[in-house]
Amino acid sequence: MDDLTQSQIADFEDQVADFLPNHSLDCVILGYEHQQLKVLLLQWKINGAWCLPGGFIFKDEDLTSAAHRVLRERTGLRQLFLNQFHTFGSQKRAAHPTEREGQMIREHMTQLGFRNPEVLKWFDNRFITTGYFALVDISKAQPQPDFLSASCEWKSVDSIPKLILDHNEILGRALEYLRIQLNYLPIGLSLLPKKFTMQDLQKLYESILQRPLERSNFQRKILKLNFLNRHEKQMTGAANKAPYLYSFNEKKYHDLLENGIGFL
Amino acid sequence: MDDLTQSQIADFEDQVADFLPNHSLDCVILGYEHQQLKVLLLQWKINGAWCLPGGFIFKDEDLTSAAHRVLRERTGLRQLFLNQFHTFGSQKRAAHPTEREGQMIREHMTQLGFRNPEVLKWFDNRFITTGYFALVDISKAQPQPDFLSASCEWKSVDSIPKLILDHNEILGRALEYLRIQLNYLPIGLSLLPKKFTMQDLQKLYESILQRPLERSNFQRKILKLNFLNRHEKQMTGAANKAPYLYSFNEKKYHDLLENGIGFL
DNA sequence: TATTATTGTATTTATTTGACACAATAAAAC
DNA sequence: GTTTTATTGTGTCAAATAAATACAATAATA
Repeated sequence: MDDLTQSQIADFEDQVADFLPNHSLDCVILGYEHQQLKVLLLQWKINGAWCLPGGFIFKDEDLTSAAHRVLRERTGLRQLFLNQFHTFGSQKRAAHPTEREGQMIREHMTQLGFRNPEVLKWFDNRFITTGYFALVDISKAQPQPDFLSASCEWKSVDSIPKLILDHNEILGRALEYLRIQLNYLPIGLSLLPKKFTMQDLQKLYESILQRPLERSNFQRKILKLNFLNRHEKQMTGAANKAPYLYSFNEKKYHDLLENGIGFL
Repeated sequence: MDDLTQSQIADFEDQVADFLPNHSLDCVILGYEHQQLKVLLLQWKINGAWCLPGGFIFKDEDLTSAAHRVLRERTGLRQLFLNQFHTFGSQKRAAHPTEREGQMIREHMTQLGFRNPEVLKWFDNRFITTGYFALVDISKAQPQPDFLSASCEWKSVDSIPKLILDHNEILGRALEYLRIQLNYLPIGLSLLPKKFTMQDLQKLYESILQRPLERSNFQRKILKLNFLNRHEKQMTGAANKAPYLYSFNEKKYHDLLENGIGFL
């Protein structure tokens, strides 16, 4: 296991005193690749447990800024689409001290080199956590694990492992929110590369809605909304007609989203 | 000004030690009366300032339970429709100590009989607050002011006074959420009395959507959804045809809401 | 008994949707 | 070079939905 440097330890020990003691945030960072919706997960060094990327809020920091900071630390990305979706306040979220997960975190931190008892107790606090979700261009993100984690990876939402605490519930809520808010969120613009085919866009909608859409009707509806620019054809190398590439007319797209784009 | 009893003071002073120190909640409690959407507001004893009913969360209490407790304390109502809509985490929410509102609260509490300096400092804390909204049958609610307030009143959402802190923003967000979630919320069942006319239902929708709906088309659409029971006519005493009274078939209504009732 | 305002329902027209047809086409197979 | 293949862009057509309007029914009044 990688030990942390003394300065990493000192940094976190300093920060703990400046964090709000009972509030955290967790980010459901979604991307889209190989026609799959993916979420960024962390895997702990000590026992391989999976969790959502999260963090704490400095006493003099806006909750929103803290969410942007966590997103930046995990992906290197700034100024992205980031939306709060729910705050989880079950008193059972404080179950750490008496249960395996709490003991395990303290062992983990001890092994990493933490010695300050105040800091070792930190994760025993009850945290009310606010869930944020971000939609990012997966090709531009550079996943970075945090100090508790060995890795930071994109996982398909169709095959999510058991996550710590209530993180599976948090992720589930984020996906539900995404579906309900679908018509008001810049899904395509956030998740697809600059240029994409109509099939890319359709598969994205299908993976969010979890149901197939009829190809030619999808194309007709989308084109009628008139927020796409058509570009050159994409020669795919396959033995069939080549599709056009499209990009978003961002102004028209955002104007339409204000009142919701009707799909469902 | 009414002084509080010694036991009321002792109660709150005891409770403060058991509250989470940086989290609060505020309730946007909505009712419907005289064809107007109304919200329950409190008016402080000391200076007549208006605010949303709110409260704090006990260290061993679920956030949701705390919201139900506040709702019950202000309206006497239990087990109602209550939904979280947003958490407000601006660091400026902690501006109390240096600004007029903070000084004013301490003066207020001193005049009410509070002496414990820990308690007088309580409102200087930075609170991240979670907004809940409730939809209630206004005729069944019994508004009760809290210990800081002289009155607890229903105000039309069309004429909201200046509220303390960011409470106008919180209320605005709740109404926006209500509009966007309209098709998924039991608006009619929660806000109307057991029996109502089609006009009552239409006016309710119009006051939420803020736009007129065509009468006969509204009636046709609603009846086609088949979740209303028709009862006897209501003789209004006016020189025209008497409307039928309707009530909800609650099972069918809730089944439809799961997938959203299309209106907008 | 005629008048009035509102209600319940029907009609008419335009628009949207879902299902499917089909020619166009880029590359591979022959 | 011709045929085959899979996919794309567009068209069609019937069914469903929506918006605007018409109109008879009716409870109370004049």
